[in-house]
Amino acid sequence: MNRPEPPPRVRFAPSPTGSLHVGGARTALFNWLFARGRGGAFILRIEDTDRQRSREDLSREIIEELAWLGLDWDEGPIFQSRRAGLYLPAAEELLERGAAYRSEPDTEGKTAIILRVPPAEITVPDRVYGAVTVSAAELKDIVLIKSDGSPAYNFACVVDDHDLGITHVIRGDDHLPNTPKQIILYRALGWEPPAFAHLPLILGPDKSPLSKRHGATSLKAFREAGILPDALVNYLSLLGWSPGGDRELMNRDELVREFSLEKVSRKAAVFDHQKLVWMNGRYIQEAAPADLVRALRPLLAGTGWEPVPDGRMEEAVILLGHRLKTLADFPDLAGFCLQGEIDYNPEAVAKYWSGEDVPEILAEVRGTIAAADPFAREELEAALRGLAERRGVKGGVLLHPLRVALTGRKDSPGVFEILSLLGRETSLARIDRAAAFLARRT
RNA sequence: GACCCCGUCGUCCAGCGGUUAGGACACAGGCCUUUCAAGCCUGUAACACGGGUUCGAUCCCCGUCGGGGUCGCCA
Repeated sequence: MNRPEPPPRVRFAPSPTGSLHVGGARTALFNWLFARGRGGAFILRIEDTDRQRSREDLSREIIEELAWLGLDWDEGPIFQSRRAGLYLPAAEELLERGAAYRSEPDTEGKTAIILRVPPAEITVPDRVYGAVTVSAAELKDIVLIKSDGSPAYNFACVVDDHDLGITHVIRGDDHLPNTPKQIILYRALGWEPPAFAHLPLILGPDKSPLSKRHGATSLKAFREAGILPDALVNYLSLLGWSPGGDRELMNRDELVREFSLEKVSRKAAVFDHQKLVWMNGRYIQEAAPADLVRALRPLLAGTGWEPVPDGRMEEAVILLGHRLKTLADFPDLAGFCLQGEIDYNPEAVAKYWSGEDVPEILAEVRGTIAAADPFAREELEAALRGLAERRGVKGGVLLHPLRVALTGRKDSPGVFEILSLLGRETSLARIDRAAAFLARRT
């Protein structure tokens, strides 16, 4: 006999005084998952009542990064600064009723409106922490309207949440001590408080709260480092939550289906960048090459590369896809097959080009490659292995020097794949260049 | 300091009175192999401590210790 709950209405309410960081993103994500899993509404509200510290460019950035993460909202963005008319009447009503009073005028003669808080004991029913009781002897009177006329945080928050019909307030742990005050506010106003759920904090490796000194923690930084939004969503979902059991790799649909507040942890979690990067690699492996090419484009802007057509990029992505942990690895790994000039890595030269017979080997390899017909992976492998056999050596003796000639590096995908990607002309040109390099050396 | 929260491998999670305490990242070794990755296999590694309750505690209760949060006319 479970009566259907009305669809929930939740909100994410960042203040534009800093970039959106992983902690905020995780809060947004949990709200989003909760709403999407229950046919509810996810509302974006920008808390910009602090006129000094709020910045419009940061509002824009937060909105953009949320969109990048794929957390779409149903209402908003709603800016608190544009709904000033809402707060004052509510405060004045409390004033008239004698529940609130005006502060002593400051030096400029302005006054604040403050709620009188009688000593009481407040119990916060929390969906994550259970019942948290605060002996409210220490609760002080609560500022409603600051003397500059703008609403104070707790008041604005309550008025807005009520006005928007918010049913579940899901937010960071650091707000837990605020909650008794907000419940007092709801009661004073004669409103029914929403359900509350507080999320544990995200810490840095030294167990202190995650901050700038732990490196890049803004979403913008993750995007620029080549982290895929799907990977970040999956990783973040597992910080302070799990579906139970051993499942880790889950797409959005699965997360939406599985998420519940009951399984949210009460323990702060350390952000593990390495695991994020690992997970990102898994998502890159499974991504469609065309999608990766699209995601790669903005990252190539800063490399000074010659333009590369999509088709060519896609071939490179297919060749290298399994080796990428982040998109940012791509320029270094793919340069040899997408750009004209290659540099010879000194270690590669020392390791694979030091032998006396390398020029001769390359010459023979060149001949074999020149004669390959058709110029395709299978035929090239057969021909080069045949050459090794005739010379009585293992394949590597030929392949290593050739790899350096083709890529300039000591590590790369398979040589035969590279040959067929580069084509006969480029392959031969690179071998010739290597021969010239070696001739000059002696 | 006061109030509140938390405490399982280095890290993220599983466990919800009886388990050889499980998975993942990282780390180590192996397989594969033309290199490096990837992939596959194996291994190292944890219930903070002390009291209870119980036939039996990682799990329930109390304390200690440790970590964190909040104490603004910031949000």
